Amino acid sequence: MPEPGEELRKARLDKLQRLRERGIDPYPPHYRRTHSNQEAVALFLEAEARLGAGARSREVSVAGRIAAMRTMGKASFLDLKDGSGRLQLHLRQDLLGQAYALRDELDLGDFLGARGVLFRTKTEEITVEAQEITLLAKALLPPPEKWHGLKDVETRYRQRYLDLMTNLEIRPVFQARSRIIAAIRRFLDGRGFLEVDTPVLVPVPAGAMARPFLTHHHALDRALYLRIATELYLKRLIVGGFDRVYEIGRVFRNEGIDADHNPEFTLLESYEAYADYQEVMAMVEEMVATVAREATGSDKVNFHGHEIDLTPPWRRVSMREELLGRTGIDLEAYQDTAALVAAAREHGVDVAAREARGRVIDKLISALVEPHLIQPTFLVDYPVEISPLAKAKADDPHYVERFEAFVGGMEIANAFTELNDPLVQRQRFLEQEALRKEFGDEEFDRLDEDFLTALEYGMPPTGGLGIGVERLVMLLTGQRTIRDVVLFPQLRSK
RNA sequence: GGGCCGUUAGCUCAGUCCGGAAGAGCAGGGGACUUUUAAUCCCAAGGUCCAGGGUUCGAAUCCCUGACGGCCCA
Repeated sequence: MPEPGEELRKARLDKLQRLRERGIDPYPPHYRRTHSNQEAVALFLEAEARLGAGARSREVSVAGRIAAMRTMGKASFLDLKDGSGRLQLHLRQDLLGQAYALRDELDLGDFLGARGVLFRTKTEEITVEAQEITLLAKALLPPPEKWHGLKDVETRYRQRYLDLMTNLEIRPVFQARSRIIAAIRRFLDGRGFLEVDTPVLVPVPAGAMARPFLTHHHALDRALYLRIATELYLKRLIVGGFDRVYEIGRVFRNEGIDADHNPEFTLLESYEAYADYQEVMAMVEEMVATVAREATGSDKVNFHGHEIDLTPPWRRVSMREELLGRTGIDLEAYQDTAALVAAAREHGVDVAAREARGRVIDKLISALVEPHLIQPTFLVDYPVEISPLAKAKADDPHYVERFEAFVGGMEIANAFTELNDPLVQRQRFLEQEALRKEFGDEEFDRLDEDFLTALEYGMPPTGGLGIGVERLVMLLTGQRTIRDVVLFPQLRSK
């Protein structure tokens, strides 16, 4: 008894065998193609413009995957897809002779090369009249259905190559992702920032509020973590005298998986000596608008029915004021955590009875404010409890010089004037460690002794920034979930 | 974490409400066909109905548990 579906593979294996018996290599090492499908079409249009109706181009060699076959006995039409697009081939027995028999051993999904001249069929389709065809790679498994494509979302993510070969409309999203990252690099490079790489495997997973992944180094016989941020290493470089640095790197956070969260994601962080958060704010709005223009051609984007204008300047409002305006909750009136928890629950925000004040504020913003911030908005000046690495405001030590940027109801940037007082920084870390123990919440930040040592050597006033690259890509490509901007999103293993 | 929905042929989906011989299209196999466009026509084949348990004379269908996925809530 064959496995279900095995007979489909068996039929292709039989063809493979027959090809080999005829002396045909089903996986030749090379094929010299002269034109992509798109280039071939352009070549024909040029010839047609010159010669008029009934024109034929000069000979080309094209190659691609067989996407469709329409056979009528002694002649066949094949659709050949390459990275540039689709092109029709016409195979005729009287032109190909013995070679026409190769068609019987071809399947959808095989790669094929063809040499011939281009013409226009009576149904107006630009087509290669094949003089010679060459099998380039035999496929043993059938591609997804040609008309409906691959719909099953689970298979689309687990076997992204099937999604990409079938659902051509997703390709522009990933191409845009690449352009967006390239545009970020150009923008920062143009401003004198140095791109650097800092460790992924770290002894202390500090620099953000997140639970880390733990691993083990055998030769050293010690625990190492995957980084949750690049922040503390980049600031060491500021200490070292690189005044403008950035990193676009993967960070890892051991949390749930949903439409907005993948356990590994790409984070841009930049640090600029002698800048403060106001200057960083100006850079963020400039950068996002520039990147949008370069990657999509416009600094206006349509995001799920909202026309969003990214042109600077963006609205600036204090976090306290915006929360008050949206909910009537004035943080100043709720110094007592229990009272704030009660107020949050009245607004339908689910918070544990025993929860740190800063976490409650965080949840209030996420639940009640963030979804409404569609047009670009900077929320400015955050409570110190949830900002252990940011410098306090000179006139009010309960708040720090920090902002987050929101667009399309998503947080896309987080930035602050960096705390560079080593003694205060140690105090903040200790508070975080205490909160982690008190609330048993693994997401509080960790004390990094080596980083404190670096600060003691002196760090200049510095403005720092973090941008979630996937969020930005979602915004600029109109995708609803992070899974649609990450090629291989994390899923449970089956 | 909670609620709801889904999982049937390689792919896209019916069938489930109301239990009674597992279906269609595409793909694949055989045949016809030298300008097709989801080509067309004829023939034959293809199933762990997600997994396990239960109810029943009888379960894809009803009940329970679990896996995976999606959406919503938190």
